[in-house]
This record gives sequence, C-alpha cells and structure tokens, in this order.
Amino acid sequence: MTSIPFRSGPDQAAAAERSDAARNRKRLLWAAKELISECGAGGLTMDRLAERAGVGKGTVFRRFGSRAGLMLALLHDSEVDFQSRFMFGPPPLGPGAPALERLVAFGAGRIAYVVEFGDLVLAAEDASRGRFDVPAAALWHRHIEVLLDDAGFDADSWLMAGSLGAALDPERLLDLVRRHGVAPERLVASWRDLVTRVVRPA
Amino acid sequence: MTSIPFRSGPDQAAAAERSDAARNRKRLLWAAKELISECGAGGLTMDRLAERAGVGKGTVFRRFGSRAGLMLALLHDSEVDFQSRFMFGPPPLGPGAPALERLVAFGAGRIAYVVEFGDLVLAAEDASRGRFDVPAAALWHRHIEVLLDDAGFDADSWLMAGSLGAALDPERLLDLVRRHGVAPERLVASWRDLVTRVVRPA
DNA sequence: AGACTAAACGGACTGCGGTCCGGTTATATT
DNA sequence: AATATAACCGGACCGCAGTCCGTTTAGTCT
Repeated sequence: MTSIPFRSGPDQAAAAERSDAARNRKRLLWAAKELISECGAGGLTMDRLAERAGVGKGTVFRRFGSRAGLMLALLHDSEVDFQSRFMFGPPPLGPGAPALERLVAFGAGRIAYVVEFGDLVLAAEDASRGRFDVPAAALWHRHIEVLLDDAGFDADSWLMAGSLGAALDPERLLDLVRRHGVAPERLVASWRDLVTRVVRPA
Repeated sequence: MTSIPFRSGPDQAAAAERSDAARNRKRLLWAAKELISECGAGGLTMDRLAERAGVGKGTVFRRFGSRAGLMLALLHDSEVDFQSRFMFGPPPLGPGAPALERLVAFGAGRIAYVVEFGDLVLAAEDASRGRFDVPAAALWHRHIEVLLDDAGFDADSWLMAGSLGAALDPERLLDLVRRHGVAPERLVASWRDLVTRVVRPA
C-alpha cells in the first residue's frame, strides 16, 4: 500500500527492526493516544510524549521524523482502511458504480473521515514543506483524476482533480463545521453539486 | 477598506499614534523589506528584524502582533490595489462585464498576484489559527458568491464560493508552479474551465 | 562464551515565535 | 514649567519542534 518510511504493521515488522526499537515504538504510540485522549491533539508535545513514554526525545524523532509524521502514524490504520474501501470495497464508493456516483461517494467519505479525526488530520498536514507530500494525497488526487476521465471529462483532468481535491481540504472543512456550524450533510450536498456540474457534458 | 488593526497609510495615521511609534513602524517596515530582499521571506526572523531595525523585540510584536501580521502589513498596499481593481476598476475584472467573465478575470488576477508575491503570501497565511481570518479572504469569498448569483447560479452559492476559492489556495498554486513547473496560463485555463462548468445552466 | 559492529538511545542544545513586565518618554493639562 | 498619565519601549524569558553526538545495547559472527 502506501509506502511509509517506518514499519507500522503491529505484527509484521519482520526482519529489520531491533526489539528495543519495536518496544519503544509501541510505547510511543500508546502514550500518544493516551495523551491525545487526555489533552487533545494540541496538547501533545514531543517533550511530553517522550517523558510519558519513558524514552529520550531523540528516539521520538528517530521513529517518526516530525510531529506530523507521528500524527500520520496514528492515522495510518484508518487511512489504509479508507483507501481500501474506495479502491476495492463495495460500490458506490468502490468499483462497480458509475464514475459520477463514485466521485460523490468519495467526497462524502472524505468529509466523514475529516470530521471524525479532525485535529489529528490537521496536525498531520503541518509537515513544514507542504501537505502535498502526504503519500495518501497523491492517491486521492489520482483517484479523482481517473474518475473524472471515466466520467467523460474532456479537459485538463489532472489540474481539475487538484481543484476538486482542494474543496475537500481538511482545514476548510473543519472550519466550516466547527466555526460556522455547517452540517456535514450540507457539505456533502455542495460537493455533489460541484462534481455534478463539473462532469456534466456540455 | 479592509479594517486592519494598526494604522498603515504612510501619511494618514493622524491623531492616535505617538511620533516614536510611527518612526519605529517605518524603520521596521523598511528593515523588513531589506531583509526579505537579502535573505528571502524565509530568512526574516523576528529577532533579526528587531536587531536590524534597532528596536526591541517587544516593539515588533506590539506593532504587528505576529509574523503573519507583519507579512500582511507588507502586502497591504498591493492587496488594497488588487481589491480596488476588482471592485471598482475597468472590466472584465471590475464591474461592467458579464459575471462569468468577471469570475474568470478574478481567478486570473489572483493567480498572477500569488505568483508575484509567493513567499510573502504564504507567510501571511500562517496566522496560527487559520487563514480564514485574513480580512481580505472574506472579501474574496463574498465577491465570488455575488458573481455566482449574478451568473444565475441556483444552488448553495456560499459554499460553492468557498470551494472555488479553495482552488485558488496560494499554497496549492505555488506548489503547482514551483514544484511541478505548471505554467500560470495553464492554471488560468483550468480555472476558466472550472467556473464555466460550475456556472453553466443545466 | 566473547568480541565486534551497526543500530538505537537519550538529553543537552539551538533557533524560533511569542509573552511579560519594570522602566522610559511623548503628550496633554494646569 | 511642572506634573500626570497613558502609551511605548526593550530584552529577559518561555515552550516548542527539531538537531547533534557521545554512549549503550541488541544481534551476529567466530
């Protein structure tokens, strides 16, 4: 699936990670979840995490590279789940439904995902240089592009996929939901409207 | 125009700012431009700025509130210029042209603006909690919304305006131009395509 | 078992944005 | 001119993400 720089399957790690490293990774992820459920994602600092997990700060950064990397690791499981649902799961999200319906379902799924994991998603995007490095982002982009093509879109589908993806930007979605009290269903309706118009033949 | 928390007209400041404050603001803005032209926007730190301007660090934050506020102040003139062009200037950007053409022109203008002031715009968006506080953002949003209505858009024009605005997100635009080598004209073409499809009657 | 090595460890350190508060100074008032 | 006061000034200080490097240790080879 998406290639992540560090092992993350809870069991598979196999022949490449020392036992103390594995033990510390577990401790760190556990402590991170604990801290987040206590203080929210914003209350998780790298120092506190290191202390709580009983490891040195250097170890935290060795494992996850950055705060954003840690958040990505915490999201990894649900991320993979969502990915496999829209790539291999049942229609209309997965293959088998008309492209337009899949596009609508994709947006709806993404909106639900962002609403559910709010702060984590936000924190994961910080990765200094760009939220376009998030490996999953390339996948979504490509997915939208392919669906556009399938739906008979006849212009620059690569750029259009990016524009549509921007409408699903987590920061925007969460701002609408949290600060403007917009109901997620209304977001889904607007997304449906958007993609329908974009795909609709001249 | 957009209400900015600190005085910024080079002359008008009038009856509310002590002379030493005015002098220091000038020094700071001057030093900021100097530093940016030497080291780029990324090389401007608040400490360096304070030192270069010969003032204390506290003064910098008193004047501009944050790094993002400083960047906003640096952009203020060109921002106001752009705003008055699309609000009062000649068509197709200003009033007088059909709504769809104005929408296209607005996107083109914004793209050109972002490409020109790249790093500054990026730095101005950092404002910790959200890039939706930037006073100008509300104006663009409203502008797009009104143009959508004028063009006969018959659905949730407020949310649609936000979705379209997201396609003009500076971080995205600059990533496309700088890291993917996309020509600005291609961005404009894609924007035209997007708004045309969105506005096009069923 | 003993020695070797590459990997992992930990915590002091840096540079950053941002805050705080005691001292200073411009301006209005009498 | 003397006084009062509100605004301003400066730089020590804080918490943060991220780096560096000397030390320890797990896994391997003989």
